[in-house]
Amino acid sequence: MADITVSLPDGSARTLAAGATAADLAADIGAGLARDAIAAVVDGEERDLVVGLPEGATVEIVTPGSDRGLETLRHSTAHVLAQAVLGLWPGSTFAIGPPIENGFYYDFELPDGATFGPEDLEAIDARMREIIAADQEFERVEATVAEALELFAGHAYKCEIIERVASGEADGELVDEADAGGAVSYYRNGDDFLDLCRGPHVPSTGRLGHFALQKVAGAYWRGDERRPMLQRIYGTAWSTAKELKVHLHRLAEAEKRDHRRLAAELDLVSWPEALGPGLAVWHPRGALVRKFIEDYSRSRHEAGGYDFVFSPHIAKSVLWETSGHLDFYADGMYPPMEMDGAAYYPKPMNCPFHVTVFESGQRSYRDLPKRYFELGAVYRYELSGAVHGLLRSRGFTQDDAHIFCTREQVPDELASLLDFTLSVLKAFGFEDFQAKLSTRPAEKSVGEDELWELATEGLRAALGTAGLDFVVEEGGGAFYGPKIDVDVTDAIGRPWQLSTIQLDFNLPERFELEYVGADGGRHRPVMIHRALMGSIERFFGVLLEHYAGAFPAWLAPEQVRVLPVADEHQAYAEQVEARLAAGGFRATVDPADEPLGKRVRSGKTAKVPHVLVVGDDDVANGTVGDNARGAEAPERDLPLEEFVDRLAATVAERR
RNA sequence: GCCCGAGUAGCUCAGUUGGUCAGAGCAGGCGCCUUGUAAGCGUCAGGUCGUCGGUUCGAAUCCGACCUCGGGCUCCA
Repeated sequence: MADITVSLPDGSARTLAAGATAADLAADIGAGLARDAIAAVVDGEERDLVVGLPEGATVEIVTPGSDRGLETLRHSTAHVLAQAVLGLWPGSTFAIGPPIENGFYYDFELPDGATFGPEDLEAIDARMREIIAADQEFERVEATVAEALELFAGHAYKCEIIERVASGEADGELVDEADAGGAVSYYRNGDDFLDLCRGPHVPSTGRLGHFALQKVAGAYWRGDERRPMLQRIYGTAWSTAKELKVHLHRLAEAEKRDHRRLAAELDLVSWPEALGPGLAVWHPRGALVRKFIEDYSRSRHEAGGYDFVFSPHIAKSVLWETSGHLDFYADGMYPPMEMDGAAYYPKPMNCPFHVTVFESGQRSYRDLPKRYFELGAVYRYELSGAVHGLLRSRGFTQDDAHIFCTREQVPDELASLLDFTLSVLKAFGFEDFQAKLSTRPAEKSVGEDELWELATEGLRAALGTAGLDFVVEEGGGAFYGPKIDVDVTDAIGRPWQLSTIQLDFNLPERFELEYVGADGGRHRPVMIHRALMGSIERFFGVLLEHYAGAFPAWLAPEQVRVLPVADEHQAYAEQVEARLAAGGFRATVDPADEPLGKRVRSGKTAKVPHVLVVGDDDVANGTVGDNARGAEAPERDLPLEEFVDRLAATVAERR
């Protein structure tokens, strides 16, 4: 038999005996790779290691260290989860079990509507480890649709998947389970456990094991609330024990940063039951931080060429009919209040009001762009199950602006707007950004082709100028215009979508907005919606988690806490406090009615940036002992004026 | 909205085969201690055990409904 030659990702070639498999190739390259290999990519297609290689193929060996390898590992772990559950619950059936970010899930339906409890997870975990210890081989089998339907008879969800594949309707999410086309594949392992699956899988269950089952949740079959609710088990899986441990540690850290927990501990915000879900009250310390955020936002907008406007919280239905919100957004709106024969709706958005400001007078091209800014409180009827602290509430305040400009001004306006956006976000300590450009939807949309083109290219150019990484979501724009969304990455690597810059070709039409051009004729302006922080409440919540409650000095509600060592130092402590207050700083004195250690601890726990201790030496020399937040040891004998200068510099630099 | 889970003092929690089971720590008040760097000592007060109804001689404990919260599904800022 003739040899075959395959090429590797680095461009090199290898000659192997005819009939060689991907596993043979891995072994030929090296023993280490042979040990690590779990799958292969042959001519761009993910395959099992046991697949025979065709002559001339390009082959990449997949190891658990790569993203693709991890996906395979997680998918196979999900498969073992299903094997365990179906073994432990006779009569149960299963739906889909894909890999997801950091892990996997699998959806089940138990007999008689039974559900999983925490103790069940332990039993399943134990059974999974038995299967893994048995090191069962995964065997791929190809079948016709008819054969597959017979094999999976009694598993209605699997049959539904097979039928969808057969009819060619398979979409992205189903491709995980089976190939589009006439045939399907399934995998067999252990005691004849079968699961419909496109593959690939790791060679055997012994390759798995660094996983943890995490939680049980309800999930609708195919995400459709009209279809049955399945029992979903979530898990996480990694290629090494260390990675698993690091991930679990990261989750614990994230929980410690939970803004709802921090909001309570630091006395910032609460959600009294009497108000209703998704409605918060701001306590003095939280309100102070919020004020600094808003003050900064206002000052930047003032300097950035924005006009400030204000609008009421409610308006008659006619406004929302004209804007189209009652047609397209009614589900998200609070119900109307009837008064004097009219229906008044709480506003879910500020845009129609800003439009009315624009149309309150005749506009010349010389006036444009008009930029109207408002910290506008809006109310949206979020589903009760979706409400989540400050991150998803029913009442929130947008740092909202609407820009009206000529179409010629669009490119420049977008470029400066994106620059402005990033500059403001950076001031709050965010450094990593990721953008998404959403283009014209394939379905119905409004606006001329030429306008879409101009705006989309304007957005793309702005992203290029800003040097921002971005992905394009083709067809992801709203029907009324393209947009850019900007995510920030927080201190522990989580992305948060904050900013949005959105073109709108619809509202100017609906309100028949016009300006007078240089030619004396009437023209329709282009409208841009934009929010930088998105929602002040949400932004505050994100900041709280980003800083783990330790706000930088410029935002901290209490910047300095002065601790007299004993009563006799109280007067000096008050002098220090007064000096700081005179410098515009927020300082308090914690009198000596508790031991010093206790008070230091309290100050640290409250995450005050500077806890100052003053005793005999300080009274004599006009100094302080500074316990800076995060510092290893206190700095003693620091002249008060030097401390003040340093603090002033820190605040000025917004650190 | 739907599914699952949870709700005991301001906070974190203990207490369930139904019968002194209404408790602890922290926080708070009061008193003592006067402190040099992450929890000093004592003492007092606080809860109709989410709400309403049911089962029972008896319910924090069992059942039902509702409310709120959490995790998901869906949608988004």
